[in-house]
Amino acid sequence: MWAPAFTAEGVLSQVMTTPPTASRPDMMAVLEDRGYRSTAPRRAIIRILEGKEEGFTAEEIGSELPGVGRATIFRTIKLLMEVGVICRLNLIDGAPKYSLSRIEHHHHTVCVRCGIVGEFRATTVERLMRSLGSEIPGEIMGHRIELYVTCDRCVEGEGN
Amino acid sequence: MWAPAFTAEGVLSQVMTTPPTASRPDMMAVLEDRGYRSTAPRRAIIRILEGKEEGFTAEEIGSELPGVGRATIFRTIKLLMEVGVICRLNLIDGAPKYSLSRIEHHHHTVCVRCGIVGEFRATTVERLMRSLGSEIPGEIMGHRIELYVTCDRCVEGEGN
DNA sequence: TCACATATTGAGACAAATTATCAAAGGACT
DNA sequence: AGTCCTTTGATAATTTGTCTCAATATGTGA
Repeated sequence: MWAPAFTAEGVLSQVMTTPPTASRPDMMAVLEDRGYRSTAPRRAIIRILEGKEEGFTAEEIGSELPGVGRATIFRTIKLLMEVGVICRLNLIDGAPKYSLSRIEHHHHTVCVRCGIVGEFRATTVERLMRSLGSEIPGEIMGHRIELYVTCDRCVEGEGN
Repeated sequence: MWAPAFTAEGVLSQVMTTPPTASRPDMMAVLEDRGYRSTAPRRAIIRILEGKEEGFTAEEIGSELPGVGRATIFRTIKLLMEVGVICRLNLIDGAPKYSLSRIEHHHHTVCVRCGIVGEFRATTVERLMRSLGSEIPGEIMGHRIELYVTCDRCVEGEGN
């Protein structure tokens, strides 16, 4: 996984992808640390989220929790985004989806066929940002990268 | 503007930024070339767009053209995106905005203070994608990069 | 220049994704 | 338990588009 950063062929990145089994932060604890209360609806939403491998929609969460108000679903999603444990994806078609953040600073891969979401972090990305910083007017405050891919599973099932 | 790609310090990119004065494609001509008709509403919308330095919203365009139907605003924006002369921005807060495309394949810088939109293209970005391609499962179909910056003008007026 | 086939428009209904309001209920802390 | 402040649910309202369809405007060939 760790390759030299420079080779005759060009720049190789130190890419780290997150396996689906990677440990996740205790979302409720993160909220409590920020002074937010541990309520039944929040815990319920978080419990659902913990089982999610792929990106999810607010609608989807809502339908799994009929007892919880729609507004609360959106409020909680927003809250979790603010504290950084989930993030909004930008799908090509603009469909709003969210995904868990398992590694702090990361970027997403989204399969253009099945929609499965992956995360990666690469030292080359950060190096790129630093080098762009000197070329671009202004001060870089943040960045976002989305890779649109066809995932392995979809490549294999190509003939359909 | 063209720097060697590798130095002792690391990777320097061949960055190209688009100055605000860069020539823009004749948007109406682009549409006509694709077989779309030159209509009064389309020309009006395009005339408004031509003056835009910052990202704009559909709403904003609509309010500057009370005579043009809302559906037409959205239809024309969609059309201009399809032919590639404008593109949708992904702001940090998710607010939907659009911006003119002045160079073909490019990425955006968006000032987090004043919202002014810049474009850049960098060979390092493309090289990055190629190198990520070998590390990431699946096949990369496309990518999108957004840099959130504080622009020079806003950095200078810091004390406010 | 006229006529015609077709593309385009505007109005307004419809849809999806959020956000705002506000009274009622629920936590945290004493 | 009491109090204070947060959070919730129901629902209305907003935002951002898309769809339908009759009326109108364009481009083109005669």
